[in-house]
Amino acid sequence: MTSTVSDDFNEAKALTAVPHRVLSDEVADRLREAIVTGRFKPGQHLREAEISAALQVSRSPVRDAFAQLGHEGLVAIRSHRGAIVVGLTAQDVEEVYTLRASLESLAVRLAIARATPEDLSRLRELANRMPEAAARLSPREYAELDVAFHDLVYQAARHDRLYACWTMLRSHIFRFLLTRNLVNPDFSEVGHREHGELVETMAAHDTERALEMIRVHLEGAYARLIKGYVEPLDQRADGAPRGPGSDSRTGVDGSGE
Amino acid sequence: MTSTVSDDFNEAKALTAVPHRVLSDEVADRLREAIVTGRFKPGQHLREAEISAALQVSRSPVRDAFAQLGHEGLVAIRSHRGAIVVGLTAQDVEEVYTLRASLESLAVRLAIARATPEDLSRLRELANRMPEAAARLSPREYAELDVAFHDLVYQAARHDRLYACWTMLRSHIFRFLLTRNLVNPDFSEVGHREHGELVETMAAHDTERALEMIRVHLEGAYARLIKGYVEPLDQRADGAPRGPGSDSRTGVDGSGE
DNA sequence: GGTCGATGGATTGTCGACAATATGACATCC
DNA sequence: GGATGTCATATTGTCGACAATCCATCGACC
Repeated sequence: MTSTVSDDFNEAKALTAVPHRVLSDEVADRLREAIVTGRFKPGQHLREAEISAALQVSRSPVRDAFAQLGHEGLVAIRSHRGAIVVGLTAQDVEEVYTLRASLESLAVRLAIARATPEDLSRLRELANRMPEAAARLSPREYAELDVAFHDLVYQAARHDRLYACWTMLRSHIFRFLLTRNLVNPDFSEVGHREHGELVETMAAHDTERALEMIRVHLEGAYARLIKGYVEPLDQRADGAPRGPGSDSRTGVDGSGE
Repeated sequence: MTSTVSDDFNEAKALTAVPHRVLSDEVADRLREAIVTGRFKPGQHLREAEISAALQVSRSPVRDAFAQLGHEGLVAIRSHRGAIVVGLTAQDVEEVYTLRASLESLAVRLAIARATPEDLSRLRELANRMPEAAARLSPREYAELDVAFHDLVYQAARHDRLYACWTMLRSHIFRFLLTRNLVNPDFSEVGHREHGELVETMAAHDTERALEMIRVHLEGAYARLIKGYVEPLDQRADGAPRGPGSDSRTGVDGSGE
């Protein structure tokens, strides 16, 4: 166990790469936390100097963190005008869920073809923890489990760019779930049962049925969200009604030359 | 409400917002240009100091530009190790096109429902310019027209987050097209005819048929790409074979506190 | 009276210097 | 001889100061 031990570990993928965290990652986490939990209200203007003073870091990591959150869609960044927490309008919910339906169909299809036995057992474990979670855990932990399950599906798809797209949606979905669970305490949604069935359908390589299941699952989640959401949406802070159109997108207007 | 002249202009959408460009945008453009045209080879290590000296700007905008390109997927950013130009492996082509098929189906479906007459006429104009372009224009201009057409489709879908996903693909597709057109000079692909037909099908609100057309169109593009691409792929500079998995993705692990 | 132009204050964009970190080569030990 | 520990070097991450820009307010003018 001296010569080839490291090789065994590496090739067996038993170890996962350690994440290199820098200050901007830490700052981004705190800000994301504050946004999804609602401590930072939609419409609120985040000032670099304020945040950097509160967190006792320089403005540079704060700036980088803003950029990260901007790419996740949690804040809108406008030139020379800073970052503004984006809202949770019904249109946002619709955008996120129409896109998610497209992405997750692809993810399920790929995951069926590529998921390893380890992937499947991890998925089963999470699915099994959801029912007890619905009864015993906090709204937050329940939302975390839900998002973690779907995150595993995307990971099992082994498609880096697809996963990057999912990253843009994940924080929003977590925010949606959390807000709904907090507003509507009987959040024992029927959804968690569908997770377990989905795993088994995927394990059985029944692509057709799995696609139909994920479609129904997401449609249901969307419907539940909209139902409990039409009212609590309008708790924004000041009058910043979601900037005009797609102005919020930072100037990523691509290879236009 | 205040019924003034400017409201009329805004509501008619006759004017498009002027893009606020800062230095990092400019730097990102130059770097993207160098990457897609192949002046920066896959595997090449981009040093902040080098670029900032060459462009005579500070390291800050260069750093921001790296982040932008990282989100577009043109470079891989690793902690304390800088940016590396990503490769054009067959797997990359496959990833981009499987994802694109998913996204563009949604885009076409939405565009059929939401496209304005102005959108359609702009699409027609671009589609009409492609045949002559195939004969008279440079490979680059032809690739630009192709990308611009599909970009308009995504814009017509009026879906900010979908458009953001497309942004992650666009540069890659442009790079693919350009490389193929340069390697294979008789690039008068049959694709441009399909653009015109797609527009009319969309204008006729024939969703079913339009979806089938875009599927066939993209499959054809993918096939042509792979055929002319299996060889010229391996022109990378040094041995940096596409970093391990998704290490480049920053730790946006949802809500871990 | 309403529109247009100037000014002040606040906030972001950019810069150059310093500190922290990863990497590869070298020497050392078993 | 092979593996391990140490160190120098190159490169990125962070910082604080300055410059450029935007927004709101106020005053002048038609």
